[in-house]
Amino acid sequence: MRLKDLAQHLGLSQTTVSRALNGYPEVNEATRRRVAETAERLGYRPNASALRLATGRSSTIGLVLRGAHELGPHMSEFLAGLGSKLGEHEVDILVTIVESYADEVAAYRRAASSQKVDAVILHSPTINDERAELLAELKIPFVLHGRTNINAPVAWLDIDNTGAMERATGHLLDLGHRRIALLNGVKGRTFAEHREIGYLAALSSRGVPFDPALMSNSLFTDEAAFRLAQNMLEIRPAPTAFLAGSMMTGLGVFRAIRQAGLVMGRDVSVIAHDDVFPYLNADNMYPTMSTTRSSIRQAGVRVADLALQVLAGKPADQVCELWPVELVLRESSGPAPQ
Amino acid sequence: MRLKDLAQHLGLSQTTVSRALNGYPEVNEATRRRVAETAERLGYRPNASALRLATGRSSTIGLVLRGAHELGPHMSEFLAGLGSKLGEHEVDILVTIVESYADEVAAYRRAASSQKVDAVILHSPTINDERAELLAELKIPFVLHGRTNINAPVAWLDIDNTGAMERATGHLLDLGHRRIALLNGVKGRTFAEHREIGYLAALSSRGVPFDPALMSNSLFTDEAAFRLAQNMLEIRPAPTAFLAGSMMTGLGVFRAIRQAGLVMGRDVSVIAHDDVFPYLNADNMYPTMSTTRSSIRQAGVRVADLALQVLAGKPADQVCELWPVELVLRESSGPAPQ
DNA sequence: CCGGGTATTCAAAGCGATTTCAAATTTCGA
DNA sequence: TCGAAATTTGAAATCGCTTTGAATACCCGG
Repeated sequence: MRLKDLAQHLGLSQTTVSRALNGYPEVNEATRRRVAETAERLGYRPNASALRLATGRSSTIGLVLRGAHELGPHMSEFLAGLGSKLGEHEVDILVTIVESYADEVAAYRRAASSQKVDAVILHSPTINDERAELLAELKIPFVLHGRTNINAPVAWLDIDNTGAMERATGHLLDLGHRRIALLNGVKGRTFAEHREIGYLAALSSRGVPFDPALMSNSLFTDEAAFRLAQNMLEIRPAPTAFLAGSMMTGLGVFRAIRQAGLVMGRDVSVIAHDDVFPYLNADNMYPTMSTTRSSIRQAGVRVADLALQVLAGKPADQVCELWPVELVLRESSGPAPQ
Repeated sequence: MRLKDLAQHLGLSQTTVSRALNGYPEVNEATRRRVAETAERLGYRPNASALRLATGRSSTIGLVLRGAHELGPHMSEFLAGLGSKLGEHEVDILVTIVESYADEVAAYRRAASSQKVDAVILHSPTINDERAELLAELKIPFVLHGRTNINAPVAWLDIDNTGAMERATGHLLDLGHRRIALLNGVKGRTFAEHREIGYLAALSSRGVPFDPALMSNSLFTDEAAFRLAQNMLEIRPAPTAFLAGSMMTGLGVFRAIRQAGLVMGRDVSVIAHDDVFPYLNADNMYPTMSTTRSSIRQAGVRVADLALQVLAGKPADQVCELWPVELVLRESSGPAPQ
């Protein structure tokens, strides 16, 4: 069913039918209703390619993922949020899976020249993200989930990682902990750097020395965290508290503590960052987990909003949001032992 | 940079340039080289919309996900596999996030009439999957990850859930276990039904009675599994073995067993199904986890292959694969106590 | 009953590629 | 050297939609 067929069926020209369906004012109200009703009844939908060619807009937003690392639970949740909002606005998500950084760059170049997407969502940025620079240079509109320091104006949404970590670390210090371990994300990522800054700021403001042995950088997996925590627990004097970068990391730390025959919340405190996974609830753990909390799915929803704003023509440098992070105390954190 | 510009630049007609780039035989080899070189140098890429309109093919495969449940770790892995293979062939993935079943059906209808995608990947099917029937009816080519019983011919790839569960259950029975709990997936899903069949078959072949209290259906989350296992461990006589539907489920069972003061592999055995998540390695658990194993990422890769075959015109009923599942024994399973 | 808006409708020209069909050029055997 | 076949190129139609610019129908005061 093409527009032509529909028009023929109605005894109208393509022009009128097109206008009627797209809400142009210069079409008779009665005609509009008749067209709408018939289109509905016949299940007419414009051919996406033709529409895109004619309008120059693809109503599609691109998302490039490095398959190996990035497609984990965090991205799933973010994607769920992103997609639900974009879906409401009939904007599609084009996902490209790449192996390497070089592939990722190539993917953006292709996207630019083939005009498949109107905009791109960028995520997990580094401090000086070259991808962001490339996108700016290619003039592909984009929204960054996170932050980066480049010259071009950037639309972004981030959470206050520094503030969150400073609060959490400060809280543990106030409880008397002096040996606090930080299981941070991989080096170079902005969020990890921000967290480190918050951690160090809290330590130094209380005059507590920083011990590099108590800080690590790794992927946020149960497994990596388990091993790192296990090693750290053997350091003397041992840490009495852990800051875990994610809920998976938190679970790994839990296991390591239990494995070491220690009791959580008493011998060792843990505060984990909670991105709010529907299947991993801090309240249902044993003990319940103290967390810094910020819904990554909500962030996805909002990033979609921002992307729509950017597409609507809002200047990138006027589109940015920094979200505060809650500190939710539960059983896994308590006063330092003795 | 349009084809027209490139042609002008070369002093050739669009026709010749188009042919040169698309490898048609009737173009002079020298001309072809010159065109290819210039196109490369100028970074020409055909406009995707125009190309799609002209050819009628979109080189895009659709994936509809219900945001709430389906977008978990399993889908991430599957998507990673799918995307890596499709990417090699320059086929895009169009992801649509929906809330409800009704939305999902609507999404397929839209896809059909707007011709955004050439084919669709269907997953998590039920025994008589209506979505598959709809797609067949709409004549949208599709590949099913899993199986279903509908009349139309269906291209599919599935793992041998029945065989895997029969083997695992049989193994535990051979070790003397008589009270074996099954933490299965949600009711109605084909894979869950298949696993139940395998479980029951193994029990009945050994003359061991089936106790409905030892079988549950739930999402594959750490949390749900923890609670279900905790409840089951209070039944008397208590189960001495658990079959966990996924690694997350396995972790939940681990926690419940430890919480009950029991020792894994001695008091209670566990065998979990391992979809091979890069961040959740059965060998790195305490104790190491016995598993039935099949890589869901590999399945994604292969499903992509099948989709390409279907698009190339291979009849759907000639495209199907059933993958065997390995049983890998580690420390979490052992002889029944006493 | 006529002229000048205003409301509606339509024919045709894009959008940027592919592809059909015809034309121009080259090749080659007699 | 000539003419037929093979090679190589190009003009124009096509895909299905939007949008411009022109045409027609309608309304109303004078």
